[in-house]
Amino acid sequence: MLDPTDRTLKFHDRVFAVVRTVPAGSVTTYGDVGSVLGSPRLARQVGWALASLAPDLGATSDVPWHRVINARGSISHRGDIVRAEEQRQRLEAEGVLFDGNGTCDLQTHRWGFPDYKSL
DNA sequence: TTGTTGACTCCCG
DNA sequence: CCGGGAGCCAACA
Repeated sequence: MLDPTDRTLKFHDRVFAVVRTVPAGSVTTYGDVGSVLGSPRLARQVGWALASLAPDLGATSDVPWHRVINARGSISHRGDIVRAEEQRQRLEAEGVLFDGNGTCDLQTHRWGFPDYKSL
């Protein structure tokens, strides 16, 4: 598997490597992924990396892009409501519950990246 | 090299 | 809770 600390890799490859470690039933935030990669300020770049994956919708990769949500516990859809619906559907199928406002309980489902806690 | 962009986040009303 | 503004930084034209 890819090493997210390998700076020779393209940024989005490192993002994917980290996201792949999130198990079903758990979620993570853009800021958390950025933190693992070096800085919580990389949140926007994490979003950019996932946007480049969107056209495939995971068809050609095993990246669980739907498990990445924003720091408020809600889904970012960049104007594409259809994709947001699919994301929520996938998460609920894995056991991640959303309230009526479209937000999930980060306290319960947020992934702590135990594999990279030393970073 | 410079300027723009944006699946973000934090802070203030 | 909702909206606006500032800061952030890799990719791209």
